[in-house]
Amino acid sequence: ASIPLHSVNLSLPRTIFQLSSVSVPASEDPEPGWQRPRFYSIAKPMSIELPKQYDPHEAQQRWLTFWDEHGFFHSRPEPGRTPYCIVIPPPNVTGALHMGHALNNTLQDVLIRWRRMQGYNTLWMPGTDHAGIATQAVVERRLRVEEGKTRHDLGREELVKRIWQWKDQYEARILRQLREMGCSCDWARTRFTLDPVCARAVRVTFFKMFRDGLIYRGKRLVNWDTQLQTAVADDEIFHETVKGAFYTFRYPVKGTNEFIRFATTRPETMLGDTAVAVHPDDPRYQHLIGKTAIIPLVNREIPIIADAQLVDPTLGTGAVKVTPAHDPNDYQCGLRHRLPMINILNPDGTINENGGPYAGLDRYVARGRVTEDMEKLGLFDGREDRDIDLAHSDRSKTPIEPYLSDQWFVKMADLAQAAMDAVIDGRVKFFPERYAKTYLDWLGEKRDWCISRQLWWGHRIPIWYAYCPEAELKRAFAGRDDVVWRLDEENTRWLICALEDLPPDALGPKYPLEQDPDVLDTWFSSALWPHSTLGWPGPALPDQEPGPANPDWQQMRYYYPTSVLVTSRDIITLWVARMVITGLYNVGEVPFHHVYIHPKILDAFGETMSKTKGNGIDPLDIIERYGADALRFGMVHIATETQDSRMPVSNVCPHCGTLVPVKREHMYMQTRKVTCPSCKKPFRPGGPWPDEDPDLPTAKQASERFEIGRNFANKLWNAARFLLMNLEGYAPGALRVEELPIEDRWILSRLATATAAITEQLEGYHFSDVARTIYDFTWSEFCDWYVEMSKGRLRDPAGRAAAQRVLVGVLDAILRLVHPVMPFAAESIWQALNEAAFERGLPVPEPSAESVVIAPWPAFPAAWTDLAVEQRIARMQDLVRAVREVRSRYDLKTSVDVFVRCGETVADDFRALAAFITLLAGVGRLECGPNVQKPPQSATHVHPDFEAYVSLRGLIDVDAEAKRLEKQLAEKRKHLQGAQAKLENPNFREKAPAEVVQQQRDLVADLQNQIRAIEANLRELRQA
RNA sequence: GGGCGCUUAGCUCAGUUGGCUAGAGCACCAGCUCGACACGCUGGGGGUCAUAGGUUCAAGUCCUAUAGCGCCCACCA
Repeated sequence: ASIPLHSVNLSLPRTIFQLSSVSVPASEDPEPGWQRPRFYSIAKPMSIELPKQYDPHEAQQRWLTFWDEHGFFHSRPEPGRTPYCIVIPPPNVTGALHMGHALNNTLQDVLIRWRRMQGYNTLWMPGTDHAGIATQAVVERRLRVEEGKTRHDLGREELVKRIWQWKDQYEARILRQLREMGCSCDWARTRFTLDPVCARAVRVTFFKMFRDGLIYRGKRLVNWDTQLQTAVADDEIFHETVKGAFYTFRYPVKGTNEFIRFATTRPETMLGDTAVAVHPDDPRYQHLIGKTAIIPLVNREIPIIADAQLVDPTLGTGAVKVTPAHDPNDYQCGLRHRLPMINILNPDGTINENGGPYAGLDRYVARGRVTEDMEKLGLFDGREDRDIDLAHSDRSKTPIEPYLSDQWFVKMADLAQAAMDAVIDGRVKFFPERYAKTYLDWLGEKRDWCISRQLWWGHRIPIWYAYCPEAELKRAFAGRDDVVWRLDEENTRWLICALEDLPPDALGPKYPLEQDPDVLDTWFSSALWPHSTLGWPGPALPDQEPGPANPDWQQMRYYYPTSVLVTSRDIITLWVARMVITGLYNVGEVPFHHVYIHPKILDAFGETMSKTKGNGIDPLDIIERYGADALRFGMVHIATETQDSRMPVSNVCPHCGTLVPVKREHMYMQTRKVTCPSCKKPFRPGGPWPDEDPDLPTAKQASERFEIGRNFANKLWNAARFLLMNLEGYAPGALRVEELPIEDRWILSRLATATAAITEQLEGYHFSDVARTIYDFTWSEFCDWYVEMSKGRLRDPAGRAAAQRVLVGVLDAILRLVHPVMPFAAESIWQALNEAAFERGLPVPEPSAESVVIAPWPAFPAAWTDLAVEQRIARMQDLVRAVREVRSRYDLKTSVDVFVRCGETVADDFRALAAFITLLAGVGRLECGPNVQKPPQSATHVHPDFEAYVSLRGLIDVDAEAKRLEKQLAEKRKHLQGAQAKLENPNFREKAPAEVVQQQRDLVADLQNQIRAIEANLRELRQA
């Protein structure tokens, strides 16, 4: 078999491709979708030429296919190899991915690609989340907007069908986005939180918890969304200040002439009052405690109670009406005092039959009516306008009503403690560490977790209700260990939990079963993600240890616990904590060893990006404009320890391409139309528009933050291009580092240092440093200095061979180092290098891996780091920069003569590097040594190790030169003054470490010498 | 109200355990098409490190307070 040429084609001229022989071992791999890596050997070295600019799109297309075909991303358990596993935080299928996802997934891919190169058996598990309420709300909104229908018009089955269609569309889009970003996920394993494998895990977990008494049903106060008619979680609400009022009323106190005054923002809740509370120590109300008040509108008698927790005597009147069914604090108070709880609302927000004459009215209408009626009774003491911070539903944007309803809960006390212990004893470590506090604080509250949602989209609660004698259950489910039952709180109804769905007639026609209509909180299935995606629990029942015969269990045992979870801080409580809980509960082990929390991306105004605000960017826009490598580099560059990062966004004018910065008023879909300041044509700003606009073209978005990555990819490309143009005659061969010339030892020293640093930075999740280190080494050291120095050597037959080997070897290392961050650019160059220099590497060349994806991660001997050599090159760089500065100042186009007065050792060094100095600084004659004299008209540069004179015969501007020297002199004197003052301080000499004091002494001596030298030069200049 | 961060050049950010004259990219100014790269090269200008105290021989770095910004949690009869 042979690989067709086009699969490794590089869009280079055909003729330069001379693949000699290509062979693929016969594949007997049984697993579908997996292909054994292919091997081929490569042709003879020759110089080849790349296009002038890196074309990211071509690279993306080519290498995505190439990687897929080779199955590099697929992982299977291999007992001899250490696994490295990450499960993706599954994106919601509510919509497309945004920048936060781009960041999150880039960082995961960097880790996965790096560890893969290190030889780990890496698995990155991809997938998406059904995102219960969020997805249903999106689809319901569309239904309302486009068809004017509610979910009830459609019915449960039809709505769920519609949501599945939505899911299919967005899941595909999300997976495409991930793929185009270069994420090296094991795509064959892609999961969805509602697919059968995950559903099985949910069912088994629920069953276990119910059986263990950890799941219960009870009446609790929840956040009720009256539009979606469901409970929503605390984290699904937001607070918004609205105009409201503070109403003051009086209730008569029974058997007295007294009244008790109180204030409320929600007068209609008087219908549900079951007490009035005062502070037990409040002298104003001592005599009323224990008496009875009357609610006139419904003629209910309610007690006046003392409650120190509910009442703050310094606020308002000091007396509080208590509505346990419609206020969280009152609810707690109601529990403490065993008050009745009267629910006055229907699910749609109208008053129910408990509201007597007000039944059927909307709650806001009732509010007015109640107030009027109280006024008629003379019990209304006025209202005061006030801004009220009101809870709203995230999904429907309507005000939340606290509402008493039946819900399912998980008891958290023991589960939470186990999860806390795992972090306290270090089985799970947070990076940065401080986030452990968020986790521990939240779990420490041990609040029971409400897991039921009155929705249609999600995992149905596996509970069936029946009214019957228990004997019926025992008979019907005899011998079955997959069905358990318990009586509800009122002891009237059986709650039956089953691993498999029960038919309605399971108990016979006399006792029909009815399944709970609710679904589970979406986080219930997300909480199982690390083990459910790996196949837990397999076909076995929870009590049976599955054993070696179960392949799913074997697989889970291999990859679980996973290595690291990469996520953002806002779901530490919602998700991270719950994964630890269920992991410990189901598997008995933590789900991951590390949790890395990355920063958030903000817009230009410091606000988080969100779809609602419309300040987000589609990663595909960035990929289209700058390339996937640039997107990834930008993301890695941004990922610092502490700091959220601002990302100013621009709209790209669809007519003329001008970048128009996004302003505040463009957000929240407020501005439908923007006029381009350059071409004056209108367009619609890019963003979260729900539909197309046929008349107005929509702008793509851009951000200059990605230019750095695009430029870097191009720089790397061109460095490679230069090399490939100069590889004629390249012959691989071993190098003895200690025998190499100084410039080679320098770049190898720098390379060894950079490589070690990057490895360490990756280990510590210091992503931003990784980007910086690889960028600086590649650009400022390799390209700016080493490549420039190599130009002379490549022309010199004596030096050419070694220079080629070192250049190729260093570039090879750079490609490996950069690959986790910029895989497409790295692969493009890697493949080109494979054509021209298949055997390469330092110090001993080896045949190259067929892809940089599987090339070994580099590591170099610590002995290569040579600080003395680095110092010598740094001195040369100082000399070169000094000469360049003079040339630039005098605008010199021709070469200059340079005279350097220095010690013999330094002079030897400069002589050895003379070729580079003349090349890099444009020097004609270079003289150095202790006896070198300053030429009459020259510019001076004073350095601790030398004095350099640039001859300016006939060109010198004496005044300007003197002025410059004086400025320098002033700076040095000021610095000297500071340094001397420090040294003269006896406390400093005594208390500071000896080496610091010595450093200071050396500095003073240096400065004094330099000042003397500058003074001397100034004198000479003036005399001349 | 509680907690966690942040405030360094016009902009976006680095700055390890306190220790030589605080760095980068972009933007700005000047010059460069010289055979890798104008998505480039060379040189340059630009900062009272939010403010006020304190600790220390020494503070951008540690402590306290203040102001502003962001996020999380709780709460507002």
